[in-house]
Amino acid sequence: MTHTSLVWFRRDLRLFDHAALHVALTAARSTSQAVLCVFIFDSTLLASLPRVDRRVAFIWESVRELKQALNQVGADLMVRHGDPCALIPALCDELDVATVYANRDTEPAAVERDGRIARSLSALGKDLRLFKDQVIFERDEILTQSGQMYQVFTPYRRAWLNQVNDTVLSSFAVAPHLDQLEKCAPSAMPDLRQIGFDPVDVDYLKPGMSGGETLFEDFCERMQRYHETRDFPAVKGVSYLSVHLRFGTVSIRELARTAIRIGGEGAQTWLSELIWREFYQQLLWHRPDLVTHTFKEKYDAIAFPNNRDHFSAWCAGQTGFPIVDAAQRQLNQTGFMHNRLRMITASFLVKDLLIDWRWGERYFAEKLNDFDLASNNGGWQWAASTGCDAQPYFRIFNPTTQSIRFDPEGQFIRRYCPELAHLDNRQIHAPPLSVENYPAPIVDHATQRVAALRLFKTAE
DNA sequence: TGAAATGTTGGGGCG
DNA sequence: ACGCCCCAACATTTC
Repeated sequence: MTHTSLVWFRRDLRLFDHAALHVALTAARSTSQAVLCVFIFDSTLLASLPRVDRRVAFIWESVRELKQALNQVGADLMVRHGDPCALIPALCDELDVATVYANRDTEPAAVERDGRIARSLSALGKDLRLFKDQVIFERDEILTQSGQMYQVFTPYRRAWLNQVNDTVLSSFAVAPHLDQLEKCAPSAMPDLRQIGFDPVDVDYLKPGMSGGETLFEDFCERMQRYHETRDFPAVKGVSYLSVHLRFGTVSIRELARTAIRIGGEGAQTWLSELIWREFYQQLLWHRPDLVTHTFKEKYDAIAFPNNRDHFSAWCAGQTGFPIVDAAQRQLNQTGFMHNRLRMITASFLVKDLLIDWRWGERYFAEKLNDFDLASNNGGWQWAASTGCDAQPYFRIFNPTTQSIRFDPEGQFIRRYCPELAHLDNRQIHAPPLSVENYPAPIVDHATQRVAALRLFKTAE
């Protein structure tokens, strides 16, 4: 009797350069097995989400495209809704699957889940095999000379660049082996309502591997200018690929290869951002406690005042600081926020409103299309000065200065704060108090800055 | 991947 | 001509 193998798609929703799929297909060729594919909408994760969720819609569209692509080669993607800890072992039992292939997810909860499933499968005499796919280097592949985790980004980056080579950048070929997929008629796929969600427009995010390809092609033409355009939210300077990296509708190897091939200051700066992503992923793998604790333990003791009214105003984009409000409103309306604005609003929440960075982290986790635990936690701890290689606590952004510097014409502010649109370029960054329908600043920056310095000093 | 406070310098007004 | 002050511009220090 020939056992089947199963490829479990998770955050790798593409049919090219796919580590687990490549290994499963090539292994199947030498043993003349058939390969099945499955995606599971994890009910344990989806249960806590609101009925309207752009990320679920993005995933749904991407899964649909993946399924169609498999259908086109005579195969299929089984799409289920439930708890993978129960479903995967049950599927393997039912379909006589001997080996499950999946790509590794190093988030603490995913590590725990995969460990449970591996044990369940093992008890049935079956295997779960995990492969590195979503990063170039993971876990402890980049360490200092003394075998320690890097504590500073710059030397980590240097080591990463020293270690990168054609082998780790090469694609996992899928297309030549597709005939190993089990031939089967297309099955039904649950629609969004059946898994508990209302439809929402995500076309503007260009979901799926086709969308990822479109966005990447567009960015390739702008990559050389990335270093001088990336900090201006009103300018189309960044790649907009983060959501695609999150769900694996693009290949990190292809992205890194292209950046290295193109070269120059723009491509190098962008590559550094990809390396930041890996820095934070390996950091969280080494330190899963960062989900709830500060990297610099002394700052866990800070007693933030946590004014709830100020937090609500920050969430809603009603702080009276135009650049902060425009950024928060963009997040609420689209699920996207420019990286420069993430730094500004994060600094404002922590250092001006004196609110625990975890509150902001949680809000971003709910709202960001590209939410990734490692990057979000790393970014917040960086801005809050509590993190690994974080900015020092006394480096406090002046929201008005940042606004003048990075949105000089007020274009971005005008787009999301229409009640300020009539103000001139000088007034728009700090409006007069008389503007209709726009709140007065809820705090005084100079005062709060001093208070933040005092608060952090208590923990020194 | 800051900003504010403080220190220094040098040009110009003015007695 | 000279000293003095003001203060902008720039540099350094501090948080």
